[in-house]
Amino acid sequence: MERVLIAMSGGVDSSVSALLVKQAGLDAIGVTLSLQKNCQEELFPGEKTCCSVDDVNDARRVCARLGLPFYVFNFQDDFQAHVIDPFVSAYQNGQTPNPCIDCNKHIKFGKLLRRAQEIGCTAVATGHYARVEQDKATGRYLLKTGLDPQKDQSYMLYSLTQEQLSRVRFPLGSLTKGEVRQLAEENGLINAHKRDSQDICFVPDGDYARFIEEYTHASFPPGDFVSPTGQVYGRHKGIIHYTIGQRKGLGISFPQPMYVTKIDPLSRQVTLAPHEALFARTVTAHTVNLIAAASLPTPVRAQVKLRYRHAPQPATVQQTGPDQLTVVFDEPQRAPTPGQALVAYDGDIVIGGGIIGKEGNP
RNA sequence: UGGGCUGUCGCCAAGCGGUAAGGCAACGGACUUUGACUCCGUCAUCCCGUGGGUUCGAAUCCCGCCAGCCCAG
Repeated sequence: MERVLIAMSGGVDSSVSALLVKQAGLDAIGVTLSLQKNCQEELFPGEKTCCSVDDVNDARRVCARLGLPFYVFNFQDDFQAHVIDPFVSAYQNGQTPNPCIDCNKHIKFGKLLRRAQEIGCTAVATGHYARVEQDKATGRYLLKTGLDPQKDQSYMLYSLTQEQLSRVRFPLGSLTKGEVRQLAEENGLINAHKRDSQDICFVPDGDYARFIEEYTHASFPPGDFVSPTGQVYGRHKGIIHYTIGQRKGLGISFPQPMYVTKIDPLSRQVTLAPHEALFARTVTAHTVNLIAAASLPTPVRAQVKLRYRHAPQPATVQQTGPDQLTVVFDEPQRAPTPGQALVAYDGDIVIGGGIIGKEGNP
């Protein structure tokens, strides 16, 4: 019988995931990851981090109700090395990271999956809204969107390899959020009505710039707001406070709304321009992972997302190197942002994705 | 010091005698398993540089003063 390790955050989704694994009659154990050091609680007193004591207890109680063994794994060092440190570095380099993607790649489906196998589990189940299917023709494992369009999280999973996909279970892939909550309620799970998580889990108050400053014990010096031609508009608070496409929080007024269009970590210049200046048709990606095929010998038509909450846009995707993609959108897209992920779809199938690189407009 | 112009929310800016538009910024909320974007709401209670005057009634007209800008010299 398949033995499954269920990664449980303490939230409804992973709890229902555990419920479904249990109901399928599989041999299962529940595990919550301890990802943050104690200092986090000092940094955010009163705030609930994603692996707070409360959350761990919720996961523990769900497991107790389901009759599953429950463990807590301490992955703090790995989380810091593979998620937090790269997150901080990216901002220091003027980029905008997506830590959830790194966490999936290195922690949940990296370290945790390996650990699961070490203790005799053949698979890891999570509460992600996505589906995995094996392509009968090619034998490849396909990553597909979750059936609930409002909750689909396939974007966050584009970096999974064939090996990882073969050992991943997403019991919620064909359910809607409403159905999940209903299942939780029907089965008496204590977190049936628990609020969805949001924000970066290790920055629960959303003030990631402050987090970076306190985490690094460094200060990030102010610089100039400039026009695309280099005219100085004023001073900014330090480049880690900004991201491409940002409008709010600039603290500087113009006749029209102005947006960040470029961040130069060396000169510390943050370029501001009107909305129209944000659009680009061509975007490139590095650190590419392809799922639906091992490579793309010829350009393919696809629908591409530039950010998690972005309606897929028609585009042509070309592999320009073993690790690189160039995407040309049919219509110019708003604010492609270096550091964010680009994910290409063929309908509900994830073709692959990568990290958006630095370049200017088309 | 002569001549001209200007002074309305943190910034820009409508208003031209009838009881203070709008934009930017800011703040609050919604949305959201990343950052953004977006959306909704709040934002000049007597006060429209200031002191008088005219008028039923003025930010809007008149006078003085103050401040800033431009031109002169």
